[in-house]
Amino acid sequence: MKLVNQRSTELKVIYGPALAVDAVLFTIDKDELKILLIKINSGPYKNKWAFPGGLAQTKETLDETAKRVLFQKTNIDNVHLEQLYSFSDLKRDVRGRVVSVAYFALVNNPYNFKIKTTSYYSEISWWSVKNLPPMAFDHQKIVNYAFERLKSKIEYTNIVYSLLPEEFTLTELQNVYEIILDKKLDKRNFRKKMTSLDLIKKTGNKRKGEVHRPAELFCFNRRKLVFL
Amino acid sequence: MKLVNQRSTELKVIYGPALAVDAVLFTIDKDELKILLIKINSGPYKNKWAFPGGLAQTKETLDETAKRVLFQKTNIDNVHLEQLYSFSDLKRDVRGRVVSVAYFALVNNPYNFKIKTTSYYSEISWWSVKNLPPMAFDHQKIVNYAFERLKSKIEYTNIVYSLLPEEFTLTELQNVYEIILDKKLDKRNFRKKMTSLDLIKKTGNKRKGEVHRPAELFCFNRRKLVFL
DNA sequence: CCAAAAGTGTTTTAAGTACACCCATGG
DNA sequence: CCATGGGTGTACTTAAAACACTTTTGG
Repeated sequence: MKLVNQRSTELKVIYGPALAVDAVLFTIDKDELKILLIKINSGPYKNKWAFPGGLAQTKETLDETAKRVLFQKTNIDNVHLEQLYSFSDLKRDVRGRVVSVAYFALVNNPYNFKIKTTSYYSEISWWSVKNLPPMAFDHQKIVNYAFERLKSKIEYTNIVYSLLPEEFTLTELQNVYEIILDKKLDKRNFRKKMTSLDLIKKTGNKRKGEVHRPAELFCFNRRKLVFL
Repeated sequence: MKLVNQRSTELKVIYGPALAVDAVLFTIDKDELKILLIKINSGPYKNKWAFPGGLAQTKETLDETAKRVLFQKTNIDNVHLEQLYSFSDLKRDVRGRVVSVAYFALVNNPYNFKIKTTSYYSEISWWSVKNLPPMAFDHQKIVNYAFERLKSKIEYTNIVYSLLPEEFTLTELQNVYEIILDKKLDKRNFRKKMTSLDLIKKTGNKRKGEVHRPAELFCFNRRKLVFL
């Protein structure tokens, strides 16, 4: 492809990096924060794990690229995807010069995805962020960045809605916060805060059938990103 | 240039967007927050104004690209440059498909830059963010984003150090905050807060020669980014 | 002695933290 | 009736906000 020097009127042929998107997909499963990784089974990154990703195409925005690669590789659709940062270390991909725009997304577990296997990708699985396998490219760096963003973002937005089902108990909500922040929170203070913010409301239903007092069920007022 | 499908071992020739960097440079001048713009004098964006920017080269990181294009276009060097966001609207540059990674930077005014004029760029000047000229590309969108980032970042970091000389009075520091936030701050509360944070210290010198009580001069403990 | 900006403390309000017991259910 | 997690309120601490007068200098 000829890249044109777009910033002048003379068309000079120049060379530039390729542009890719990687999607860091988080979920909570069995009281652990996990990310979705795909195992690479050939080439220089053989037996290393990577995020679902792919090259940006000309006729799509990066948001669309992120959505597309996630869907193509995992069948996952309709999730909140958010741009994180662009990574451009010279050696991040030893096979060639690729700049990657990282995105992150959150899904409610268990998510019914199907891996589309190829000769290049075979295995796909969720990994606890506390116990990650050997990562391809600079993906360890990207996951660290994504994890920090997630931790700070749950403090001033409602994004955890994506990690929860439609209805949930306050204890379940608190668990999500505790798992992400990796620390215990005070039950009374947590409930006071959550009910004072205008993010959730009672559905009137209760979680019954367990060997203790039934819990009130709540839902988010809006299932889209809200800042406090 | 042939772009290779970097995410597989088979080398497929694909086409992707070109990658550029744009730098939003802020300063404070005459009690106004200003940004540096260059006037385009030919092509579809003739008579519109744009940030210093340029295409990313293969053998440099985006941070290096940002530093380079800023230096090449303005001779400005050694400023704090920080990645903002990647902009990828399909129609952001009508001449072709270019994704731009925006950076922002802050300089202490007056900065002694020299524009390097070409047939494409001629005029360069500072514009108040409250009164911007017609902007090229999607640069109006980028400046809005950068401005929001700046406003929030001065609340939890020391970045304003780049907008101030080595030594400054607390009133001068407060002015910087008031101009960026576009609101008056309480003098006593501001000073209490600033002196309680461990960001600045007295130099022992005073600003003399003015028709009022001389002001204590302060400097930042560290002239690099610190989070609170 | 006047004008101009520098400098300085206290009170009030809001938000966050710490902390312990009773409740409703299923088995 | 017992084990289990659900649900609740008050006191303390810390940070932010409101607010007005005295000081030092040059002219």
